[in-house]
Amino acid sequence: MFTKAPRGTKDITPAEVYKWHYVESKIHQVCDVFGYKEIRVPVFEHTELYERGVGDTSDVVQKEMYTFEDKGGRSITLRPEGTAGVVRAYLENNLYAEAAPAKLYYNLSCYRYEKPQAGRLREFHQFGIEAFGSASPQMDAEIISLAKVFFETLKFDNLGIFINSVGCPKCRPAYHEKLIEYFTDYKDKLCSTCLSRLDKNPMRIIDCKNPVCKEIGHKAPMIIDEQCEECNEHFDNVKSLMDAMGISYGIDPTIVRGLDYYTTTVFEIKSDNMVIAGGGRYNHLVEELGGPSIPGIGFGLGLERLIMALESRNLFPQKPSGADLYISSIGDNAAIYAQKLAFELRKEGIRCEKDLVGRSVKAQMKYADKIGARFVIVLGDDEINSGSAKLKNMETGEQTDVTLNDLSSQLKNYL
RNA sequence: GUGGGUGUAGCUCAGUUGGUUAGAGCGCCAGAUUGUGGCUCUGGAGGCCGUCGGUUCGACUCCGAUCAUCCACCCCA
Repeated sequence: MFTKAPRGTKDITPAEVYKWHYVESKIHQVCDVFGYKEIRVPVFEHTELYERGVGDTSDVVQKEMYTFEDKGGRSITLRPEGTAGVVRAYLENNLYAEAAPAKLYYNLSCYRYEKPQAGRLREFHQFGIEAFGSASPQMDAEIISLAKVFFETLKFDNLGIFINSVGCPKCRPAYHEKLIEYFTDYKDKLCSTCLSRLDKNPMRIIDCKNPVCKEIGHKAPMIIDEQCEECNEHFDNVKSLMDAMGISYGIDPTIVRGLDYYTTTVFEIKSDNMVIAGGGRYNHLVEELGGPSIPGIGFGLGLERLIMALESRNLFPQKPSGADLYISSIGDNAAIYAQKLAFELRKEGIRCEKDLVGRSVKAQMKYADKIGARFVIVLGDDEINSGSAKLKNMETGEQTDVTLNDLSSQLKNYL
């Protein structure tokens, strides 16, 4: 019971944490280059924030949230995604009063009560960026270009960028009616879930994986053909900016994102048919959450899925060495000397290890090999008395003489 | 939420039609002439065979339940 992590959670062990460090370092690096600043927000928020922000018709809100009442009687929810909390923080800290647009990014854990499977956990980690205060298509293009650079930095290739437009509150109602009209003719052929979507959210039918629905949806009127002039122009501008940057992309009219707040531009990035990043513009979310009328756009991606994709493509760099130097010692005197030497070297910034359990030299060598130490030095009474020892390169096996009193400076020549 | 697979040593898995002290490989620890890893050889530790209940003279092996885990669908990251 106590030795088992709750369902859908996963420990990140020391053996694999370097992968996370690697990805996180690229996140910070790319965001910094693009001028995005990190924001950190609470793990839990008032439940109403997500009900209003994510949309109370979405599956996420309807059945996947970790909601509970705290001791003060407040309804609290563990964040199921990042955007809503970031919008709240943006408003609460009056960030709209600072230089606009506000360009933010975050890397945080999210919680959804779902049945776990490959790449889907109850606690997962999401990297996302949000930009508030610009309705310009240039903002859209910048966000997508950041995503592209991020994946390129991780050495991804064969990546597909797909964009679509889902219209705005001005043109979507008319489109919805048209869709309902179209799909009603096929009422007896649609799957049951699509049937229930028909009135509330007909756009989702286009997204259905059921082959029959897919076939029908394929010929349905598409929003990019039906949206208003303003939306059309915005979409065209995004496309030409993408062209100007030389970023190739596909237009996928079936992209309909699952969260309710999107308007105009939406996009997904796929790798091997798996969506690994997705996002879009949300011009009314800030206002919806009680703020001024400020447009926003962003995207998010799941770190677990990203790491899975990197693993399957063998894109992680070599695991870093466990230590620069292992100090092997023989006998009590040498052990004391080794303790002192390790302390001195560590103060110099040299990553060194020594025996901590009183093992034989042979066992110490094995240990040094196992942790991936690059060099080993063996200290016995002879070495301590003479003040010199042999430095062994664990990769080549060759040994060179070194003096002990200025070991750190000699070592730095080899590292 | 729906459907399917799997649960035996730290890991990956064997385990014959139910029959006495449950196996392998890898890993781990220790040796192979005294102070040197990776290769080889030898030895050793380590499993209430997921849990509970049932059938049986007897169950790792059959049945049921439960939990966990994996996969697909749904949904999404």
